[in-house]
Order: sequence, then C-alpha cells, then structure tokens
Amino acid sequence: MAEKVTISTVARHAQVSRQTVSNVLNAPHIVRDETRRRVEEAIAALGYRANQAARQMRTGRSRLVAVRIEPTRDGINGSVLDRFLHGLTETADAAGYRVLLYTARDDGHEIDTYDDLLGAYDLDGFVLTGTDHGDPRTAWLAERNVPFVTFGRPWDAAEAHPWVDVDGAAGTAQATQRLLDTGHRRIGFIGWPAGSGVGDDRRSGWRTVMAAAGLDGAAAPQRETEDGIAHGEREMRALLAADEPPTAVVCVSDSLALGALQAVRAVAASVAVVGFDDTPVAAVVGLTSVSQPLAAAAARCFELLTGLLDGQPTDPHVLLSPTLVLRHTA
Amino acid sequence: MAEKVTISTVARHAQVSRQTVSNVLNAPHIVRDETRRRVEEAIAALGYRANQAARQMRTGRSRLVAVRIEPTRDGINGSVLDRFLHGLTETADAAGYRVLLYTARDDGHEIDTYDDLLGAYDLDGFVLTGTDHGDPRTAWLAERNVPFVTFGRPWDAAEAHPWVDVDGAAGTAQATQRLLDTGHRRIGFIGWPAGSGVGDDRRSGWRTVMAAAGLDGAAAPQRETEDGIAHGEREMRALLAADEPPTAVVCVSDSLALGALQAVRAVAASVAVVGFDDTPVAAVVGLTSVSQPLAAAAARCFELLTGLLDGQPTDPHVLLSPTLVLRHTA
DNA sequence: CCAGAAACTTTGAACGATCTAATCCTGCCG
DNA sequence: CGGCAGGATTAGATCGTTCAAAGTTTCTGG
Repeated sequence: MAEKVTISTVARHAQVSRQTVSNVLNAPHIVRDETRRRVEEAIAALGYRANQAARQMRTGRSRLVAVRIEPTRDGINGSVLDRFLHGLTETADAAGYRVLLYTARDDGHEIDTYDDLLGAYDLDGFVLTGTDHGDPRTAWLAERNVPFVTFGRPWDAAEAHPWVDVDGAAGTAQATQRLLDTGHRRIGFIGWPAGSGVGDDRRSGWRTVMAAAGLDGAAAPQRETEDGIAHGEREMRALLAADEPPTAVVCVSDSLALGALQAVRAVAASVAVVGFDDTPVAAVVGLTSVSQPLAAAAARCFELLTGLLDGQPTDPHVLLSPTLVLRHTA
Repeated sequence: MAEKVTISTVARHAQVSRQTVSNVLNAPHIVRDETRRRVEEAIAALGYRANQAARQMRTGRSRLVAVRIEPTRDGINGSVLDRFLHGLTETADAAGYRVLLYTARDDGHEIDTYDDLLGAYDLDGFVLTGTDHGDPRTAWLAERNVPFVTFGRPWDAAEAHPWVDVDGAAGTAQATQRLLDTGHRRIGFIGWPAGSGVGDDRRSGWRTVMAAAGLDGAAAPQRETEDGIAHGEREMRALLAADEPPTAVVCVSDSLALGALQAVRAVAASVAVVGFDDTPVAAVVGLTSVSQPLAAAAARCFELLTGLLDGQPTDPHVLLSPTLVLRHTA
C-alpha cells in the first residue's frame, strides 16, 4: 500500500513550500517557470492528487453537481432522462466535475435532500429536470442563492433562472409540416391534458402549422389523455371512429404514439403516426419521432452551471431545436 | 442566507463541548441520556448537518460510492444498467450513502479514473458492472485493497471477490422448459459468440434442458452472432431456411429476439420467441422475456459493499434467480 | 551601485470534524 | 468521611488544503 501523497510530500520533493505547490495548481501564472516545472515533475513522479475534502473545506467548493434520478418508471419515457444523465456525466467529467445522484419521493422531500446535500457535501450546484408550473424547488434554491439550472423552461413567466430547453413546438411544427408536405390534410393530435407546460407547448406547434395551412376544425381533431400506451390506443380508436378520420396524427409522446400505432394496425387502417422523444422503442418499431438533442442539452446545462459558479455572465436561456427522425410510420 | 451551523454552534447551544456533540452523532451510547437529549434538540433546532468534507478528512471515509455509467449505446441494452443504477441509488440513499457517477472510454482509462477518484474524493468503494474474462480492473482494485463489488461473476475462477449476479442459465432453462411444456420440440438458440461469460452461461441453460429432454442435434439448432437487431433477424432467417426449422427460439438478449421476431413476422411464420432482459421494448412489442431482478441485485451489491466497509463478514457471493415474463410471443 | 518596485516564495492560521488523552463527576465501599 | 473505580465530559492536536500577510529575491532605472 503506497504512502499517502500530500501537498507537503510534493513540496519536500520539489524543495519548495506547500503554498508554492498550491499555487502551481491553482494559479500557475504567478509561479516562476523553472519552479513550476520542478513542481510539476514532482507531482507527476509522486502521482499526487489534490485531496478534494481538504480543498473543499477551505474553499467551500466541491466540484460536485447533483442530479435527481427518478424512480424507475415506465421504461419508455424514463430513457429520456437517462440519456440526459449520460450526457451530463460526460460533460462534467471532462471539466473535472463529478455528478452525484440522489432520489426523492416528492418535491418536499427533494427540498430536504437539497438541504442535506448542501450542508453535508457542499454541493456546487444542481441540475433540475422536469420542472412544472410553480415549482417549489426552484423558489427554494433561488432564495438561498444556490446555483442551479433547469432542463426545461419555467412555465411561470414570473421567476427567471437559467434554463436549457428543447423547443417542443418547433418539433411538432416540423412533424406537422412534413405530414402536410407529403399530402396529408386531416392531421390529428393526441396530447396530454392542458396545463402541463411541455404538453401545451408541443400542441401549439401542431396547431400553429395547421392554422397557417388554413386547416382547423374537423380537419384538425385533437384528443387529450394521460400518458401511456393504453391511453394512446384508446384515443386513436376514438379518432378512427369519426366520420372522416384523420389520415395522420402527431402525438405528444412516444408512449401515446405507440398506442396509436397499435390501434391503427389493429384495424388495418393506414394512418401516419409521429411520436415525440425518439425513444429506443420508437427506433425498434419504426416509429417516426421528434428527437431531442439530449447530449447537447446536458452539455449546455453544465456550461450554464459552471458559468454561474465562475461568475461569468453567460446567456442564461438556451432553446435548442429538435429534429424529426423519419422512419416507416410517416 | 443563514449562518453556517457547525459542530461548535451546536455545542455552544447545548452547553457542552464539541466532542460531546460528536459523540452523540457517532457513539450515542457513551453519552448520558439527559445530555444526549439536549444535544439532539440543539441539532434539530439549528438544523445542523455534519460537514462531510471535514469528517472525511479525519476519518478517510466519504460515504460515497462510485459507479461507472456507460456511454449511451443501443438504447435497448443500456436500459438494463440504467435500471440497476436507479436501484443502487435508492438503496444507497436509504443508507446515507450517495452515488457518484463517472465515465471511462476503456478499461485503462477507467483505472486512471479510480486513481483519481480515490485520491481526490476518498471514495469508499466501487460497484463494477459488466466484468469480463481477466478483467484488469478487478485486479487493480484488489491489489490496492479498495473495497468493491461486481455485478456479474468473475468468469475467471481464479480471482475471488464479492459479487452479485443473476443466474442466466436458470433463466434460459426456465424459458426452454416453458417452451417444452407448451409442446415445442425443435427449440433453437441465438446467442453471442462463445467466450463471453454471460453469453455462454445463458446458452448452457438452454442446452442443459434440451439435453435432459433428449433433444439435441437438429432439434436444437444454434447460431452465434454479435448483439443487435439486424444480426438477430439474419440469424433467424438462416434458422427458418433449414429443412425442418425450429418452432421456437430462445435468444440471449432482447435485441436479438426483436430481430428474430421481425424475421418471423416477415415470412408470416409461427415461431415462438423468448428474449432476455425484459427491456421496455420487449414489454411494448409483447415479447416474452427473462427478467432480471435488477433492483434486488443493486440492493445486494450495496449491502455487500457496506459489509466490506464495516468489516462485517457477509456471504460474498450472491446468485439471484430471474423470472420469465410471459407475453404474446411464447 | 543602490533604492525601490515588482515578482516570487514562505509562514502561520484557519476550515470543521474526530482522535487521544486528560480531567471531572458520581456513587460506593471500607 | 476519604479514596477509588468507572463512566461522562472536555481540551488540544490533527487531517490536507488554501488564504492572508509577511518575507525574500530579482529586476529596473537613476
């Protein structure tokens, strides 16, 4: 078992003081070239690693970022956050930060966890996902001046904090336009009940394009339901039962789209279906879907967060565009 | 912004010394009841949280466990590790530990990362997933007496370290038996090339049951290929092209099973298909699949790890049984 | 060649906890 | 009523780093 290598070991080895070693690490420019070189050699030779705990105790910075991991749910939508997490970890790693995971049953419990993480680990910042109307978490964090970034816009215009989001409306608009371009005229929408920021946003993209094409009313039927394959199937059946059923549907999620697809196939109808999120299931089934640039979103989130930490003024609002992935269903 | 609450703050508030507060936290039994009560009240009143960094500096323990997160791959198989990660985080959280993520391009880079994590963050232990024959990582960790547990057996019998695994052979055996029970006699297997511990293990379950039923040779055709839907489809086509094609196939993964299923459906054949891992995609497509108890596996991994840390002798080898989830395809 | 400025380096304290060892009680026995 | 064992509590040192301030060397110009 190797001896523990501290900053003092390095200092002795390079024949300088502790502080000079520290300077080489944290403020290289104030150290003379020759000295710096000697110290760097000693560091390499001894395999020295700065002890984060000690550094953190002095500076209050931990180079740790926390992200909530949701309880395993429906494997379809869960994969979106998992992909985001992968991207975030990679970006953070590259910048010398690490990602700490935590779970929480609900918003209240999550706030307790913040308290715990901040008190115990001196976390540098948080990345929140899936913020909703009037989210108590953002208020709590903002009040305490804790750096954080959300993946998802604050739908309450009131409070402004740094965020990154994907333009859902642009995604559905793109999908709808594509359907129009390929000759469809009666294009339906299966969405979530009004009130969820994300769902409303995605619906608006479809509605706008349809309206611009002069298509509304019966040509643009819409249904609202909770997420889930079974619900998607039921709503699609309802749409198909109409006098003049749509020839295409845009769905707010892949889950609903998958259900819709099953309904379509069950009656051997020929209706184009587009989903949202480009989940692995969509790829397998051949479902055309709107794909979020999750890795890029994660990277931007992290950049925003470090910008906050270093006091660099970065544009705090980033809206990324999704892309439409064409497969068999549209 | 609230004042920072340290152990001294609590001590002053409860009219005792720092050390007594520390004792209440770490060795409650040596503190008199009345004193303990007073200290606990102060802790609650002030919302005190022990600073991990300071504690860690003294004790060398960080209550942090590291897990590698793979680069986003094929979303089908990736979900297995993600589900494991969710389970691990929940178990760790409940025990007051936190999970730290890291990435690595390859085994060599991963070892560098260990060095870094140990030196910088004083990690308590590692959970490794997907160990392979002669894995350099386990050797490196063992050599340095770093506590670690693997999810997956060490297939080189030589080195023994604590592990948790799911009995793949039992899973495929169960699947094969089910197919025999429902009248199938010609049951094929689509697996990975020989040499991967996991793949060979899963194949053996099928082979054993078939042999026990007196079925082998042409009745038990098998194919080997890399993982992936396209490969599965190709191999299934090959099987179907035989004189007397199998009436059922067991596959080593859901990816291959999904491909096999596509081949079956393409030619409108009627062949039962069973996959492995019970991924979300399998659920959607209706694929019968062998399901690993991932949450339980994660929990056992964590127990083993804390057992190691606390020096408690726990049975270091845990083999869990998977279950067969019946759906449409078998 | 020297004073003063600039550049570089070192010293001692501090962060917040735990460890070790010493001190203070308290009750009990002779 | 004094002494002593034993538990309960406290004081001081320490972990590895960075901060603040003081000390030392090197450079510059008159």
